[in-house]
Amino acid sequence: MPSTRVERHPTWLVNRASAHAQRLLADAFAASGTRGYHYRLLVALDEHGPGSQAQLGRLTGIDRSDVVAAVDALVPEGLAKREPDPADRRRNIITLTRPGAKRLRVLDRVVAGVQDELLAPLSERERATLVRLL
Amino acid sequence: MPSTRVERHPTWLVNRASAHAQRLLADAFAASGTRGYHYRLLVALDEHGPGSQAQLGRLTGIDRSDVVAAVDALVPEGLAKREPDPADRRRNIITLTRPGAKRLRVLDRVVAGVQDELLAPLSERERATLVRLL
DNA sequence: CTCATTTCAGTGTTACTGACATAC
DNA sequence: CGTATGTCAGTATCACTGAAATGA
Repeated sequence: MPSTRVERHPTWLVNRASAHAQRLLADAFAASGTRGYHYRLLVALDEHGPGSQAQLGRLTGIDRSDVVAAVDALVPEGLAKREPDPADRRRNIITLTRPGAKRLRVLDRVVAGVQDELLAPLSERERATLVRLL
Repeated sequence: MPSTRVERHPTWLVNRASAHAQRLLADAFAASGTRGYHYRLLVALDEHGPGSQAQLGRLTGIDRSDVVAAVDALVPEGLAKREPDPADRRRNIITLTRPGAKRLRVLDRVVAGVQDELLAPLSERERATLVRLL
């Protein structure tokens, strides 16, 4: 039974849980120099296929201007390709490369590990309930 | 039923919920120029009484260096007092003022409003379950 | 002309790090 | 001496804003 005002607020609890998760993830990603934006973009590319930067932004909820910087980081690493769209010369088509897909699989395992660590105190049923409520 | 990999992750869901809550709170606080750190410090002062900045930092989870800046903001507004501790000249004793307590009550109502807005889709029982799981 | 896209530059909050001087 | 405190300066991520240039 949390006694203080703050500790009773779901908002507070959600924030602390999120901060905890963020910290675990950031630490896990730090080893490979990956940031959250990179992972989210790789996932979007893997699941929705190549697309323009604006499309990626809409899919991931990342602002267009931040997509630019994230793609700027992924391309030199060879994890994604940036090519002009011949059909619409405003657009760049971003494509997941083979090394990018490979890196994504590694990161997926990292995320799964953090997931398990985070949810360790919860049973299967409780996890399902949590997901449903959120 | 979320179909994509990311949307199934509790970590992701918690983050989105947290971001949503943060945004609502920041917007609600913005009108009075309050930030999250300010609210947390006021709550700590109200519930634990006066204390040194280092103690406040430990109570709230805010870094010492960030406590400095937050107190720097609260004092000129008259919401808190900063006085040297005669018993330990390294320390400043931070005290909640009457206007500070009053402001805190206003902010509490703001937080409660955000709380309700955030949890509107959940029943009483579901809210309790969520709090318990977190 | 209007709208979409990419890009750059900048802001703000939260969180953390390192260093320093002071005092216990 | 080591440790605690307050302070300052700086970094990082995520998120957002505004503006400019280009092209549909």
